[in-house]
Amino acid sequence: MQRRNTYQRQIIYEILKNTDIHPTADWIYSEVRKIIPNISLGTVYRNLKVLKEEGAIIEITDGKQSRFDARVDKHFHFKCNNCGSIYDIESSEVSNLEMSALEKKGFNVDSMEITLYGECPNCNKAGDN
Amino acid sequence: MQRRNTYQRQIIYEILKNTDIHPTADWIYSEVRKIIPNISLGTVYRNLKVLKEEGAIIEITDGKQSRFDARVDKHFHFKCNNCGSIYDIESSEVSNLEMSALEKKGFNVDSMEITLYGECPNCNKAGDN
DNA sequence: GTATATGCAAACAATTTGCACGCCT
DNA sequence: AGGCGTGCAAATTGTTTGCATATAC
Repeated sequence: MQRRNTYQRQIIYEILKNTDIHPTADWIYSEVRKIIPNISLGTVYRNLKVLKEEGAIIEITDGKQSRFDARVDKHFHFKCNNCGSIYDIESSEVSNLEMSALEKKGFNVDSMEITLYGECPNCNKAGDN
Repeated sequence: MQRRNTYQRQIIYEILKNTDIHPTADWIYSEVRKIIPNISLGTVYRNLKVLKEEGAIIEITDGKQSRFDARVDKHFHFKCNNCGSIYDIESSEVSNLEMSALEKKGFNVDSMEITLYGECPNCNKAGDN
């Protein structure tokens, strides 16, 4: 399939590149509409899928919603159980997983998703619940 | 809220205890109907939520579907990109994450979800795609 | 007896898709 | 010109919920 470089896709990618909040499709939709008022939500979803297939973005699943991230290098996520924010966690902050045992058993690990749940520094400050 | 020990909940829990396929709510529903033919899907969902709140089961999110697991001890999951199967990975097979750096930064880790993606031993055997 | 749980069906929320038209290449 | 991409709206999928009745305690 020959792929075209459409304005819609460019803008969607730009928006995703310029945020670190790991937005939902809906958030992206409302941002894009500030630039392309008549874009449709279906187009947003279709382009997110294309960008993901191209490896330009990753999809992270948050409950029954998807979130998207233009950071595609290896890193982890931390989700605050309290406010729902998703933080990037540097790879170096978490020691590497030892995969050799798995590989010996025939599991071929292409990628992994690691999500930590808890309270983030901001919510910790409040100090209750 | 005072909780009752209903037959429906018992059966749902039994079924989940006796499988390791990490089933969806729908699969559980069809299994329970073999025993309680007129149970409703809503009841299955409601009881899965209750069991989760009690800590008797865990919920693992697989794309936009939830899967459930009566194994609540610390372990990881491996999902095969090819067949979609979810395998239990023993904690000992993966070296522990180093959390102290995160804790120092104020992140309070309650729990984490780790999902590895790739090809499972069965699908590896086929050797293509 | 009384409040929680159930069955049913309708409501919801997130995402996908069919179709006719539009616009990149 | 031709086909991929779009906008729109309807359809799908997974899950939740309102309500009247049933049941555990």
